[in-house]
Amino acid sequence: MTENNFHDSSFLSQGDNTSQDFIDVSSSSSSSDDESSEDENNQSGDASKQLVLYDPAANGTLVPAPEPATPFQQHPRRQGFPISNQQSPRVLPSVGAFTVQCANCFKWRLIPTKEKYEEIREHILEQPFYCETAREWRPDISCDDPADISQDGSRLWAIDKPNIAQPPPGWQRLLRIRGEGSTKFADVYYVAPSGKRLRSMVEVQKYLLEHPEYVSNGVTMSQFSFQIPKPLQENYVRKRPARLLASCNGNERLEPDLVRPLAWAGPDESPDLQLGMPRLPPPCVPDPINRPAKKRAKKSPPKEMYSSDPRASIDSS
DNA sequence: GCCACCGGTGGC
DNA sequence: GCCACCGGTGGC
Repeated sequence: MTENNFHDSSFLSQGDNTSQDFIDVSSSSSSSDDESSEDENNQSGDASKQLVLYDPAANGTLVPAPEPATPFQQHPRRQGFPISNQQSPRVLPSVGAFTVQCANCFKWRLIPTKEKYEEIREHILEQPFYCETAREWRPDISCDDPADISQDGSRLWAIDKPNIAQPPPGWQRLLRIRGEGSTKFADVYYVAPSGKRLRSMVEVQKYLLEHPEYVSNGVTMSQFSFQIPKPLQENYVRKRPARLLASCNGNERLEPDLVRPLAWAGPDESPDLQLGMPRLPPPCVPDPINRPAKKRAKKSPPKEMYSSDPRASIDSS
């Protein structure tokens, strides 16, 4: 029931680095490597290499990797997920493949490069993707051919947001998938031609103000979007414990049964609960003492500095 | 010292 | 619940 039947694009990632060759992200460990996977795109135009699908045979641990989101319409049957969680603690998944669903037959088609994928995604709503579209790189493909990939439990799928503008020429949009159990599924970063990494619209705007040359060359805020895909696997992302409520209802016991194991899988200690209260339920006042004082100074002012709606940032102007 | 990654909050 | 933002910091 979710938003599935609408074709858009998605990617999948997978944590198993054993995968292949080309992406080899880090094969060993360093999480930083995954970066390399994205690098490939970096190589400007080399369209020849691509596709990083993972090799199921190589598994050892099946850590699903997030892949580009696609529109999947088939109902989410993720029961098949072998739980990737517990084991391999920190293998960061990386995007393993980009796939887009045909608006006609609903089969998933792998997209050869990230750039091509971004190009398709940019106008997916106005220009739906069809198997025939893939003829650009697969001359004879049609809806009669079997799907390139399907949602089995071997990968982590995530649905991407449609119509995200392609990054400006020379810039790169990086999607970093976070580990399971994190508070967010992923982060988007833009890397300027200078190598500067920008992680929010605020930072982009500031950067452009400091480097007017980009603006003069046509770079605009509408070319940026920090929207992240949504994982199909429920509980991949840790849910936030009901805001303040928790402290207010300190006495409202948290029965273990009520708590989703997964959610608490993390080794994190949750000090609040313990510190918070011996036995008497304090009033609903956030105790400054126990609190790490993490308040963020709210300095950010007006939000309308840039006017661009990420969702519909297609300014075809 | 840097920075990629994670945590977590404010605001809707 | 989701999204945007950004502080903190472990690991290099």
